[in-house]
Amino acid sequence: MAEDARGRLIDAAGRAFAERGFEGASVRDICSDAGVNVAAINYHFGDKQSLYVACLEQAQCSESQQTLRAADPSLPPEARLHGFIRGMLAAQGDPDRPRWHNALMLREMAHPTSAAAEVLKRYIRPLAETLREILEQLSPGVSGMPHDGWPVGFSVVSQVLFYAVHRPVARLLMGEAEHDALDVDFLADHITRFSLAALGRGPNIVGPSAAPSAGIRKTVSR
Amino acid sequence: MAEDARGRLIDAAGRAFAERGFEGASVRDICSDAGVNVAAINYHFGDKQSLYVACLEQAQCSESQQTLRAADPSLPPEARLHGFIRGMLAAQGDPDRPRWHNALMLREMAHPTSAAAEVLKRYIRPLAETLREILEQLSPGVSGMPHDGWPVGFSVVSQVLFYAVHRPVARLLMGEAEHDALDVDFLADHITRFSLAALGRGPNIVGPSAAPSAGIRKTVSR
DNA sequence: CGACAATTCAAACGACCGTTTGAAACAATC
DNA sequence: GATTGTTTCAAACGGTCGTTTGAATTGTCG
Repeated sequence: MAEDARGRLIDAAGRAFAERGFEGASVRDICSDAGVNVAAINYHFGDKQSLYVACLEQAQCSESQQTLRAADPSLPPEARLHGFIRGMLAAQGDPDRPRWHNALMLREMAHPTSAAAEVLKRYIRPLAETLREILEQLSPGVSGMPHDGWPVGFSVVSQVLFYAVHRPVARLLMGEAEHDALDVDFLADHITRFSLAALGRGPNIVGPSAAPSAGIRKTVSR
Repeated sequence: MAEDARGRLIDAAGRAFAERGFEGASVRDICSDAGVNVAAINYHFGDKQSLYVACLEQAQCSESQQTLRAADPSLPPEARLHGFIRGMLAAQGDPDRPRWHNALMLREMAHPTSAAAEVLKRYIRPLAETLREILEQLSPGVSGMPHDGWPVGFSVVSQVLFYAVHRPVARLLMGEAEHDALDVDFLADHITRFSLAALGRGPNIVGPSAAPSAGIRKTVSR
């Protein structure tokens, strides 16, 4: 029963921190949610801050299969990009992975605490390097563009991050029903095609074919 | 001296709310910052929550000239898009407009409170409609795409929002010096060209010419 | 069973929270 | 100068915060 209380605390705290922020989540609510005494935080972690760090560490450990697949340099770059994008999108709604993992990381990145540097080094930086490698493979010379090509990479990931950070806005703008009809596959296809077209590596977005290009579908999806 | 205390309170509170969030900002800190007594919040606004709403209303009132310019349907759509993007970017660093205005809105949109619906209706919705109109003018038929073309609009604005929401990450990834070298004009040009290329209305990003197309520059910039 | 460590518990700690009070200070009008 | 309404102030309110305490409980092993 020892590790159990610790684990339940991290899970309850992670959900609370992700939803209401560090200041907004009270230790009493967290402990009540986890079904443990308030003193358990002090016993297992020391204090609230250390519990928060433990949540971040837990959130860092899980990584999507799809994102890993994208790292395989033997695949065609279009498929790698699609896998990368789909992987990031899927991580948001992965039922095997607690929802709060992504939300907590996003909070930490938007309003960094002292723990942000570690998260960036271990979690964000590898993702960024993978994407840069894919983009360079896709369009040689992109790394040599102004500001080392970072803005191109940002233009790609920003489209993915939008649906994680600004989901409430998108929901209200589109209408709930229409928004809930968006699924991971559709968004991954859209963002991939938008980005490929911008890089001159695919047909533009408003073409006659609304279906994703066959080359992408056959190598990555399902 | 009456309206002065009220105004100083809104300014101090806006900065505090934007930086540390509603829960993280204490009324004592805010009042100390504004140079007023703690009871002033109750006297001028009623309570902390109403002060927060007052800050949001203040933040809504200011709008960038550039964004307005983009609403002019007589301009060529490429120039309107560039104006729209540059306007949103410029609002982030506008010295005439307190920095907290944008930050507070972004917080409200990422983690909506009960006041979010009003903000969306009065501030976000008009922006979204303007963009949709520009995109439809740019690429007729985009509104008829799946999900009413919303994903296309999201792909454009997300690139702008990235630099507002994830600035700390971008800073750490690129390195401080390189990041601070990014200016509004460069980013506006980059995002516009990326989006136009995706829509098939311009050369792709990694072309021989790193300079923005003349048609955009001459109508909008400076 | 008895000894010992690991874990949980109810209760309380001081500090800070948002809010309120009633009097003092100020401004404007007669 | 007296009157009236507006604004500021120091002080305190009850409540919740994160944290601590020391005893009670549980689990482990000789």
